[in-house]
Amino acid sequence: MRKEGQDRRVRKTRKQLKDCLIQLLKEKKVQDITVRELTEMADLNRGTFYLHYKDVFDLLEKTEAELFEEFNSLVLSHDAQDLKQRPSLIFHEIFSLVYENADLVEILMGENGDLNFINRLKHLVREKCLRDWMEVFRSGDPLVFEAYFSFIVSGCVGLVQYWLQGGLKETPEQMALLAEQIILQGINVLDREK
Amino acid sequence: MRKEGQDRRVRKTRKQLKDCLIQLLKEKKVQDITVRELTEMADLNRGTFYLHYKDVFDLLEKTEAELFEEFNSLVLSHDAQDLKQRPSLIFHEIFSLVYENADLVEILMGENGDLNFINRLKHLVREKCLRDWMEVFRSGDPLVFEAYFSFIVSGCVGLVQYWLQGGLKETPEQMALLAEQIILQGINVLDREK
DNA sequence: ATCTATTGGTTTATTAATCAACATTTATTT
DNA sequence: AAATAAATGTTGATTAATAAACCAATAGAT
Repeated sequence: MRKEGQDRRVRKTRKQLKDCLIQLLKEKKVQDITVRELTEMADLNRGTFYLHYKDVFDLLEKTEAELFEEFNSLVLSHDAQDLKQRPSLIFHEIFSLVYENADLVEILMGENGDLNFINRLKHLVREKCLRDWMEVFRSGDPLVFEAYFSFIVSGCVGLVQYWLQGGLKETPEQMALLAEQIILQGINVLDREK
Repeated sequence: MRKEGQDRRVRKTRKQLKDCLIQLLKEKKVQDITVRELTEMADLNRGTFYLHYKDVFDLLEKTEAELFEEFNSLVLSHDAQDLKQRPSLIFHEIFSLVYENADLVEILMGENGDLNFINRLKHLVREKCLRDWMEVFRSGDPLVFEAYFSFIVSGCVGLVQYWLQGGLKETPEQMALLAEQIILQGINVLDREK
């Protein structure tokens, strides 16, 4: 019987199309990308594209979904206990995932990025990654806490954008430490004010 | 009817195998490379290899032949007239070709390189590239001239080896100028001594 | 010396990708 | 407005690459 995974050819074709889409998205908007130029760049027959995707939007959608799923399964691979005890670990992993997919993340979080993607990612990080850990520090007005919480999450996105714009000079580890530091310092400020 | 050129799949498969062979040759000798590791690295089914090549040696042989053919057709694209009038041009093109195939050239001219390849290349450069140009400067004892000629050709190979070992710091253009300079200075020395 | 694992070749049915046609639709130019 | 060009989907026949078997020949380890 066949292996459960995809056929090599399918895997390669899709990766090729995905990579070239990202390349093209650096230069122009999705709506300006033709299937022809995409397949020419990918060195694939144009017909092959339609064996996998409806159109360029469909390809982008699936590319995003794939990346999101990576973030999702990464976060879900740690339980609440894990998060509370070793917050730096998951931070490191998340920044590493950003680093590995810098091209795509830069597009999705850049100028003409996809706010929907950013929001989904923020929600994921907020609920499945930060919340359990932050509960440890919860104190004072719950509403203030939630607001600060929102601040933190968006702040992390901003941090990633800064990182990408700066050309990824820092390592994922450095970024993880930086994020943690900023968050914890913020909590200290909150604590002092209460 | 089909296009005259190769099928895309064929082209890609062969390129993939060729590229991976070069990668592996950086680490180990040909005889230590298995078809299995090659195809695993190339992400191709092992059986696919045998659709194109007899064994790893065969692949290397054809890879060399392909590169040599590139040098050959490059040199042959210029006629004697051309060479005499614009020697710097062909030099530039040759060094550019080395630059583009630095990985492979480094293997063929490196530690456990292929002397046969080097000799064929030397013969090509000597007869089809340098001779016509050098005839302009011919003078004195013909035997001395031929000896110096041999010296020049080997010197060029040495120059390429130096370039590769140094990590290709110089541009092909700089190398072309350098080679030309060395050769012409050498001729001046020869002239002075006659 | 025997067992175990690795590599080498080869084979078969299966299928993904290819090419080159289509007919349409959508832009762009005249 | 008409003509020209470019991009879109779709189709069908062809074939290269695939997976997963083989079995033989060699190592390497026990």
